[in-house]
Amino acid sequence: MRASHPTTVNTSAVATEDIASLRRFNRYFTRRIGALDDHYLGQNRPLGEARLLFEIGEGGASLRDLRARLGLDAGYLSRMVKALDAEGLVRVRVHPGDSRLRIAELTSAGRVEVAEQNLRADALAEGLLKGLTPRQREQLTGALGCAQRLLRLAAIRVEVVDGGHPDARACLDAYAADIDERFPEGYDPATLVQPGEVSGESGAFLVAYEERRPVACGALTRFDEAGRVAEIRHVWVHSDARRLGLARRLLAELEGQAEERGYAVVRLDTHASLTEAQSLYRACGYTEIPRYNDDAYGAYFFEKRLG
Amino acid sequence: MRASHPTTVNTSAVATEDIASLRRFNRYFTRRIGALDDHYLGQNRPLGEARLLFEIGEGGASLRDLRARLGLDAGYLSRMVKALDAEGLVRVRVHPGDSRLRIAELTSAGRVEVAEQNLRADALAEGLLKGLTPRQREQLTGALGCAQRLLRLAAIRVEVVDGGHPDARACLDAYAADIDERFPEGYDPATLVQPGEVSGESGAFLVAYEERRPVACGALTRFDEAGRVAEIRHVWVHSDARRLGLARRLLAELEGQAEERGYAVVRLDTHASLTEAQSLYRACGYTEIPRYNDDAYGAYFFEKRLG
DNA sequence: TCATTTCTTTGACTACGGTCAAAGAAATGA
DNA sequence: TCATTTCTTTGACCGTAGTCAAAGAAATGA
Repeated sequence: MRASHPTTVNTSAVATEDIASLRRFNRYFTRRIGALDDHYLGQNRPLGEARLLFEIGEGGASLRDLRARLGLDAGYLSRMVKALDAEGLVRVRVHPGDSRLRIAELTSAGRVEVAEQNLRADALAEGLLKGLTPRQREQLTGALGCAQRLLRLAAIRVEVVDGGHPDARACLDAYAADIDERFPEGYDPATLVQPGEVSGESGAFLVAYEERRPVACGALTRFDEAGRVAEIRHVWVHSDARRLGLARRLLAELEGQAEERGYAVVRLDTHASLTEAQSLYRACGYTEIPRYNDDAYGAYFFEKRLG
Repeated sequence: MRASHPTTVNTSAVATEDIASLRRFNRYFTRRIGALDDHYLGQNRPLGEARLLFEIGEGGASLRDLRARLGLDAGYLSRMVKALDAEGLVRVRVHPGDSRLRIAELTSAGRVEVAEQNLRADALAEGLLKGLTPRQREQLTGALGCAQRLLRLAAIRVEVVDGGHPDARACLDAYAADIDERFPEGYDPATLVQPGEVSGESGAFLVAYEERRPVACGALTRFDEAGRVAEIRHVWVHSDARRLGLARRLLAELEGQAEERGYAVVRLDTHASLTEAQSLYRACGYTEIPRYNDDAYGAYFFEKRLG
């Protein structure tokens, strides 16, 4: 489905210099930092177990989650947990709601070991950074932050899904909860689009996935009878995925969907309290127009001519 | 020795935010990119062998070098090379000068496999980057380049070594060869400092090491009888280690050495053709002064008051 | 020249990481 | 209710990575 529509982004060929730069960095980083880190993290504990302890963390985790997060074989994980349990670092109990599931939690001894891991890793990072001036450290932090942001963004895939799909409903629920909290007057979930409005010829629902997890969404619906004007609604980004430039990308993809469906214009409205959204729309080529509906939440109205 | 002198750089405590940022990036990067890369690089070849093939490279390498570069056990390496030889990917021959040494070289089949490795790695990087706009790719390349530059710089250790030490002489030879090429009139190596001038109370010789390899140097000698003025000479950075900010750091460390020895002023001269050097000196607080010697190579003369 | 060092090979051995299949227990859906 | 699915455990197994010690061959230094 996704490949069938010409998106407005991500179409140009990748420069060989960009590829070379990423590979160069990868070689350098994994050899110098990654290897070092792995070696010191565990100290006299196998790496797999050290990672497992870290991943169980303060709150504990179900074996199913750990398997997914670490990408481990069920048998292998089961044995490792058993070994850690025998050492008194981990305690396993049955999930209260579903007794097929098992929850692993750190004992106090386990917590101590994780704390030591953290201290070692901090010391390692500190040793690395102390060769730099404060100004240079700041630069490094900035560069790493920027790189991580872009690498995350690059890994996010936007897909067209059915409006009734569980991922779509989960996004919409999260969206409703988010803005219910932000709007002084609250938000009535009954106002959300219905699955029928965002499917087939007239509309679409987009979900952005980061490593299988839905982290953002946006809806496109028909606005006028003639099918010339579409409305963009429910553009939402999970709090974990903000500041990546994802909203801008979703907007571009929604516009692509609108064009594909023969729309000439897209509209949207936004709440008075969402000031960042307003500047985003302006930056993406939207211009303010008069109120076009009697929506109680809408305070500013925008429009963009496509093509 | 190094810890004994108060350097002008690298003394402040590392901010926890900088440590956290580095660790966050490390976690994300190794999990997402590093692991992926390792998995795809080898395809149906063990990682160790894939890395070995890559490291042997076009020019071949001695087993001793490979052992040092990859940090492998001698027996382990020997066996891997044997296995690759048996597969027809590598050919081993005796070193012409020293028949204890063995040289491993890629056969044409080996070269093909390395080329395939490279293609796969390129494809992986390309797949990663194509989720970004060209503008974002450029940003990523810039951020990774900046981070790599700073990480390299952080790993470089500057040490005081004897002027007669092989590393010192190697640096000076490389320095002489470098500027012999750059100066239109060539360079006479007889002008280089003698070991005695850069030791003890009156002078010092600094070598910067990147992972055990000397990559830069600088000398401090007494200039006047009274011991108030020192001269900085032979500041050289290996071409592989340029643009890291290393010259600036060496200069700062040399000034620290001068202060430690009770000097109040440092001087230096520079050739007309080394224009970058001149702006570096100005940026580091040096001011131009009249010619203070009859050195044929010196065209501009600088001085800095210490303390 | 002879002892020492350097470089490599070989044998023996280990731990870690990982896979696969079978089976049991609990939840789910028809 | 019964078949199916989900989740975990257990047994059996494998390849890779890596270590250690012994020994031989060549170079080096005294």
